[in-house]
Amino acid sequence: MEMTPRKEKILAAVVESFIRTGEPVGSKTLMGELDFRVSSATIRNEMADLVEMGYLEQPHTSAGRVPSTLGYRYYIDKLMNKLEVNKNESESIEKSVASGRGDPEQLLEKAGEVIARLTNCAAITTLPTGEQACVRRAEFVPVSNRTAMVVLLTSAGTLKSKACRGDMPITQQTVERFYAVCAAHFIGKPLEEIGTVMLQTLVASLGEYALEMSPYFVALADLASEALKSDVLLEGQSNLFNHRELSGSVVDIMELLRKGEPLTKLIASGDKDGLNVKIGTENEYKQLSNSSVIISRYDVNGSRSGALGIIGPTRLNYAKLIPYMQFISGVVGKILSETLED
Amino acid sequence: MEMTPRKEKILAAVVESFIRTGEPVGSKTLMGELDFRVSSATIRNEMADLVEMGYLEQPHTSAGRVPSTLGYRYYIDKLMNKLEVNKNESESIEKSVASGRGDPEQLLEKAGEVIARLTNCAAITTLPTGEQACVRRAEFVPVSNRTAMVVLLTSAGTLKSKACRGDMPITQQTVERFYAVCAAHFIGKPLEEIGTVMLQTLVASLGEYALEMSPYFVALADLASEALKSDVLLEGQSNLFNHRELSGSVVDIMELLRKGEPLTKLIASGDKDGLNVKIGTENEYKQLSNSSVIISRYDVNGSRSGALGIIGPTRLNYAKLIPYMQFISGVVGKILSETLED
DNA sequence: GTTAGCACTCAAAGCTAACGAGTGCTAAAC
DNA sequence: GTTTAGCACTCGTTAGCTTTGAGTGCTAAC
Repeated sequence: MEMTPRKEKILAAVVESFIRTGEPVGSKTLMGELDFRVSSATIRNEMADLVEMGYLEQPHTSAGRVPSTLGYRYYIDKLMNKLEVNKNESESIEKSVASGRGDPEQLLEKAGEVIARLTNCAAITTLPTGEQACVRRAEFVPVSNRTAMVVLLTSAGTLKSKACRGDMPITQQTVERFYAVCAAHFIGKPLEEIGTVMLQTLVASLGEYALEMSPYFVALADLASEALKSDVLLEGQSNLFNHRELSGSVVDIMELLRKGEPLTKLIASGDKDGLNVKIGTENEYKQLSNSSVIISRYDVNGSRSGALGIIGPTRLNYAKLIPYMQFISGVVGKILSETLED
Repeated sequence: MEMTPRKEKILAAVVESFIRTGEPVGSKTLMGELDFRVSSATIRNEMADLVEMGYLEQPHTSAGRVPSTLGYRYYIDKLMNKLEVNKNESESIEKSVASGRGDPEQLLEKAGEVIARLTNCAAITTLPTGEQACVRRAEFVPVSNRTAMVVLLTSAGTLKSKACRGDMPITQQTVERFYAVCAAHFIGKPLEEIGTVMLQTLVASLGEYALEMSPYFVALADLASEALKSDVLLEGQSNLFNHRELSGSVVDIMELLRKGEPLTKLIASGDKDGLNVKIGTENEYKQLSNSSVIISRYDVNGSRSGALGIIGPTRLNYAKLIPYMQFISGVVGKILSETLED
């Protein structure tokens, strides 16, 4: 069976009606929503075909139709008319987001808040990562006799620190040795190259100072690998409770989001033209099989980038939210470009 | 009507049975749980008295009794036998917590995890704060032509940083002026003294460099006030969903916990001997009127301290959990003392 | 190919009856 | 005076039943 223009119109109407109301859509309801006049019986025939083709589903025999994952996919890829963000909204969004200008973390937190409020979904955002960030600076700050803060600053502007307790008292020499080794082995080095292998050769080369110094360099390497991971922020988690269709899975979703790793994976997932929409079972994680994820990348002067995303029910207003997300990621990219480069 | 030993025994039995089962406790059930033999009718009479005295409540006429806030309070203060933490548990707890040794944040995250798992509640923990922390070090790291990372390290070992965009290009002079002003006005100064007043006089004294330099000092002052707030960590929020009696209020509680301020307030609430238990309506926040909060302070060499807490239903196993919390805060205090002082 | 008509399906809502855990009260026993 | 057995009563819970109505698939006529 092949797709016809009329079937497309009916499919689009079902999707849009279901997105609006959340109720399965019946043939009579649909009559009033189509721009051509046919009887409900005709619509029923067409809908039966669409079910057979896999675009619609029936919760039970005597209920209306609901879009399947495939149906949503077809709608988004071929049928949907994107709603442009109107002037008023775009200005107010831009103003809200811009209030976080200055500090990237604050900016993305703000952006997350705006997205969460606007979409009534959970928002995930990543801080910008530089592709080939390297170590810019390392600091060693004793805080007690045996404990020091080790601080790492990358060329991408990421700062990480950690308290670290050594096995021997810290002396002036400890500090000097730290900076000397850093200058030789860490400063200017790409973060990717700082791994266990590099660390082992380094420790070996420390000779008699290995015992004294190695804890700090281990910590430094930890910081480097932390800095490589793009930090992910989460906002508006509790919005998920507002969607009845998620009621069973909210806890599972939250549990999934709590762990950093899946989040990172989610938001990094391959995208074309900076946009990525995953519907229901298209998602890698089964906890999200009733959810949709919209991810939009932002670019900072071409060199660095991150992403903004939302997680919500499959019944998202894609036509409205996709342009929103693209607009907001544009704003974030623009502001970050201003902040970070000159 | 006054309390009698028999009434106390009955009250304790009701509380314990209710904590165990979550079901209202009837007179017949209670017969089997008392260490003396009386008929159910007698127990009914006593329970009626306890209701009148405000220690018990009746969900409805034909249901058993449930402890009131007052009942729990009486039980905890006068009747409860604390269960000591047994050797096996204490060792395994200590081992788990100690795995976060080294970095305070990591330690308290770990402690929070352990608590959450052990108690099936949400765990809140604060990082240790020094009473009179002062500025130990400030750093200025340009990341682009007009943006710099401003970094603040306190004597308590807290490190805060922020990207900050100035109005003029950053030059070598900018950096030198920054460090000069810091040395004169920030280093060694108690965090409390860095407020808007101090900032205004400082900016005024900058003269012709005010425009160029002030953004960075504003950022530095921001960092100082951030460093003053004790950081609060939250673990195991989703455990709250495991308690049926909280079902209605979990979202409200989570919304409350999301904001930092209430958390800080909660965990800072006045305590005697380091322990603080708030039952149901004793809590300041109405979102917690069905919940209990147990807070236990930890001390680090007397000089700094923080707290560990749990939030759960009022039906907590106080006799077990209070000693747990005290034990864990002891462990945390000990480990932190080792890490931070010498 | 389209439509009116009709019998059929099935979840949801409402209704009633039975159940049973638990109570308060009374009067007798201790 | 306290304790207890006995009993009528309360009330939330559960199960089973019917009703309702939105929606369907099929058929036969247009």
